[in-house]
Amino acid sequence: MPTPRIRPSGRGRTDGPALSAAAILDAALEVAEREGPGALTVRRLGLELGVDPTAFYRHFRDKDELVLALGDRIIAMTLEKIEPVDDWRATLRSIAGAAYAMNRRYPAIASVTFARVTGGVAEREIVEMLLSTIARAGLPPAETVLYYRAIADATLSLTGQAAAFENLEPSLRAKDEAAWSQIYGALPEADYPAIRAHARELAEVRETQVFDAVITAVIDAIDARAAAYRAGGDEHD
Amino acid sequence: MPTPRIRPSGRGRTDGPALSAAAILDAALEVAEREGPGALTVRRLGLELGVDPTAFYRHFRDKDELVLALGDRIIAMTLEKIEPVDDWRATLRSIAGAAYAMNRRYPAIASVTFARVTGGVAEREIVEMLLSTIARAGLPPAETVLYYRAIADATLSLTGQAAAFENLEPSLRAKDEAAWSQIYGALPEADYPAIRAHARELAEVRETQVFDAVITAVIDAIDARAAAYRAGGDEHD
DNA sequence: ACCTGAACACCGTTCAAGT
DNA sequence: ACCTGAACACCGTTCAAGT
Repeated sequence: MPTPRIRPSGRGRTDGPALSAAAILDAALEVAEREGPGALTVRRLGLELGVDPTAFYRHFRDKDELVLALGDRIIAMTLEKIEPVDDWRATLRSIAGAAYAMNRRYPAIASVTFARVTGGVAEREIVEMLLSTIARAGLPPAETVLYYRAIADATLSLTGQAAAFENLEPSLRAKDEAAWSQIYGALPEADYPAIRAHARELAEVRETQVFDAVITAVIDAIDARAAAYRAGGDEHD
Repeated sequence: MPTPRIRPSGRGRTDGPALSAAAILDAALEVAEREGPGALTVRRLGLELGVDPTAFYRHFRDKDELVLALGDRIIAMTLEKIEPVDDWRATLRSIAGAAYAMNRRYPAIASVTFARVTGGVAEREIVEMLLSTIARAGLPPAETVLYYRAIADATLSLTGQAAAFENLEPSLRAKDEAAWSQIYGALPEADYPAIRAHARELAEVRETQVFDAVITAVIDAIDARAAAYRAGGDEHD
């Protein structure tokens, strides 16, 4: 059970501010991972840090600013996990995989940042890395950007979807999870032949397999376009 | 300006219940499209229908039940727009495109249902349609299901992402939108050469192009796998 | 049988007041 | 300069009371 950090009562003004943006970020990241999105409230953060809830507003303009800063922290942690290699395909896989893993570790944050631009330094770095990696495939600028967005948006949106699901109340999540066997496994074969023919497989696919399939499809698409350009730049499929 | 429907004051008991689940769904769909996610509250629905807010609970167990019913309504409207054709690729495109368009029309609902299983009749029908369409490509059951999920999750998650973005307060949306030209267009070329080399293209890509690129990539992946199986069922790349 | 309205336990945020 | 605490305008939901 977490005890709120009580600062020493003898603290004088020489100790500096009781609170800092960095301390709030640390607490927010920890409480979000530990207790989910319901705990990521301004009031709860105050409790966690042993200060009045509204002290928060001296360090962030509003909750959105906090959320974007947290999003950039997640990207920063993602960058630490990436292993750039010679092969651009393997590098793309590493970036997408690292982002997927980190966002799933912090679903409470991922579910609110997956449709946002953080504007932070980590975001700039990962965008630069993705763009320069895709550029190595040899596509013209417009297509490099199109497939950068395809990889980035597919990664962010699929992890956002997984995160939103994980953030559900346990009872709702269990209900949705059971639907594939409960509802879809019991449908009349006359009306739903394809569903019945695939009932077992439907209940068994894993979210990560789906993610891999989509990312692989996009990487293969880049490969195919690059091959077409190598065969002759005027071949627009 | 919408006037709340005031029922005639002379209404007697022969008129039946003042409220019905269908009337609530109609009002919710309309208010969600017209005014966005901030308006999709139990209190607001009561106002819109001219009844006490809590009358809602006589027709739905909780707000989640309403949200799932709305999600199924969107799927039902999507089904009406789909044109099944001979070519399974074109049919998949039609389904994905119709779902994308309908979810973007109701971002307030899409942003909360994109990670859910509605369990409704429309959902079953669209799952059956997708599965039977992909099965026509000639993949074994496990891969049919894998690519069904790839198409379905890519469609839902990308529209969920777009919906979440559209649901932002106008000021936040404008800030995020401007980031590509404001922040990413002004980064030092020494540190961010790839971003600077693609600045214009980054500001110009459209969300629908990205969606098309991802869906096309997945359909091409199905095609490639099907071709491999036609060439000899034992070829697992 | 159905609707009402007070109430509960929450949110994010503002602002005057304290030290 | 920084933190506090009352207050405002909201949420979803419960429950006893009305008709």
